[in-house]
Amino acid sequence: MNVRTLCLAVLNCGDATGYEIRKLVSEGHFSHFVDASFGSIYPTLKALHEDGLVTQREERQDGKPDRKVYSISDAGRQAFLQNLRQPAQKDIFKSGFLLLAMCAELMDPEDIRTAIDRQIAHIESELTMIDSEVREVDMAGADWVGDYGRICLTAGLQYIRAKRGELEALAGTGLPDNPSTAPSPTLIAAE
Amino acid sequence: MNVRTLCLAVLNCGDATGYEIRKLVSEGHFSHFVDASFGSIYPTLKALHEDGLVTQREERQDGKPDRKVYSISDAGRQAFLQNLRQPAQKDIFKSGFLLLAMCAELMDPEDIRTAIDRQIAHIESELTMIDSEVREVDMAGADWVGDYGRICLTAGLQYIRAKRGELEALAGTGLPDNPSTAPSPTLIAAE
DNA sequence: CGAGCATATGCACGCTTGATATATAAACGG
DNA sequence: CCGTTTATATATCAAGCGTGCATATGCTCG
Repeated sequence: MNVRTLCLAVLNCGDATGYEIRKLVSEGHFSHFVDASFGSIYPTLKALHEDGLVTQREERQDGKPDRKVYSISDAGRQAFLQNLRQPAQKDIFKSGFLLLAMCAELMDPEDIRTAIDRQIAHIESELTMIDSEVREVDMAGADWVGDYGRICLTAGLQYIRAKRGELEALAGTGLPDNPSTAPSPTLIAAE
Repeated sequence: MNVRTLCLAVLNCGDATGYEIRKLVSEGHFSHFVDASFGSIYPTLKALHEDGLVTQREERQDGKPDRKVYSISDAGRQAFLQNLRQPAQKDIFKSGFLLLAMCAELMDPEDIRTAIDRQIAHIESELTMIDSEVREVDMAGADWVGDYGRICLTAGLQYIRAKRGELEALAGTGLPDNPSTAPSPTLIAAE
C-alpha cells in the first residue's frame, strides 16, 4: 500500500488535514493495518493536489496556525477505485518479537520474560484501540475489518499466554559465550 | 527490526552468503515475520564485515561465480544479543486487503470476490510455507514461532471464509460516481 | 537454444526518522 | 498571579534506510 492510495482512502471517508490523516493512520482507526508518517503524507498531499485528485482549502483559524483541509475530488475517487481494483500485494508482517523468540535459547530468562510481557502489552493496547476507535469510522467495512484484526490478535495473545512457558524454558540452553557447552539444539521441541 | 540485526540473526544459525540470507528472509523460514532485499542485505554485510561482526571468506567454485560466505564472529554474537535485549518496537502489520475491505461498499462485487480469493490464496501459501520449511531451522524457538504464525494465519483464514458473505454484500452500496448518493464527509473531528 | 538458478552489485526512488519552526492552551512551580 | 514548561496542532526538510529494478555472469536442464 503506497501513501498515495492511503491518503485517498482516508479522504474518501471525509475531509482532513495532513495532521489528521497522520493521526488516523498512525494512532487512529486505520493504524492497525496501515501506517505512514508526516514526511510522506505532506509531500503526497501536495502531489495529489497538483494532480487534481484532491482539492485544498485553507482555513484561517484564530489562535492556531492555518490549516490546509483536503477533500477528495471526483477524479480522486476514480483514481482511488482504480488503485483498489488492481491486485493487492501480500500483507506485510514484521515482528521483532518473533525474531527474538526464534533465538530464545541464546537469551537470558529474565530478558525473555520482559520481552513476552511487553509483547502482551502491545497486543492488548492494540485490541483496546480497535474496540474503542474502529466503530467511529463511517465506512460499512470498518466493523468487518475491526473484527478481523481482533480475531487475529486475540488468537496470537491466547497462544502467547498458553505457551510462554515453553519459550521461557528454552532460555539459556544455547550458551553463546561458552563454547565448551556447545549448543546441541534440534530436539528441544516440546509438545 | 533493522537489516543489521536480521543478518546477524540468520548468521547466528549458520554461515551463509548474501544470496542465501535473502532467500531465507524473503522466501524461506524467516519470511513470515521479517523481510529484506538484496539492496539492503549486501551493503549491510559489507558494513558488518568492516565492523568486525562477521568474517568473510571467498569460495571459488567452478561453474558458479565466486561466493562470499559470511560467518558471525564472537563480537557479532555479542552485538546481536545486545540488540535482542533492548526493547523491541511494536510489530508492523500492513494490509492492502484490509484497506480494500474497509472500502468494500465502493467496490464492484466481482472485484471484491477476486480480492478475497486472492487473499485466501496468499494465506494458504503462507501456511504451506510454514509447515514445510520452518522445521528445517536449527533453532529451538523455530517451532514456537512457526506455531504462532500458523495460529494467527489460521484464525484470519477461518474468519474470512466464514464472513466473506457479509463483505460481498456491502459491495456497491456506496455508489462512488453518483455524487448525489455520495457519503457525506467531515467525520474526522469527533469532538 | 532459451529458461531459470545462483551469485553479486549499483542506483533511483519511496518512505521513515528526526530536527526545526510557529503558535496557542493547559499545567505546574514559585 | 506570573513565568516556564509541556502538550497540541500544524507543516517542512534533510539524511539516510530500504525496496525494486536493472544489470552482469556463467552454469544446468529440458
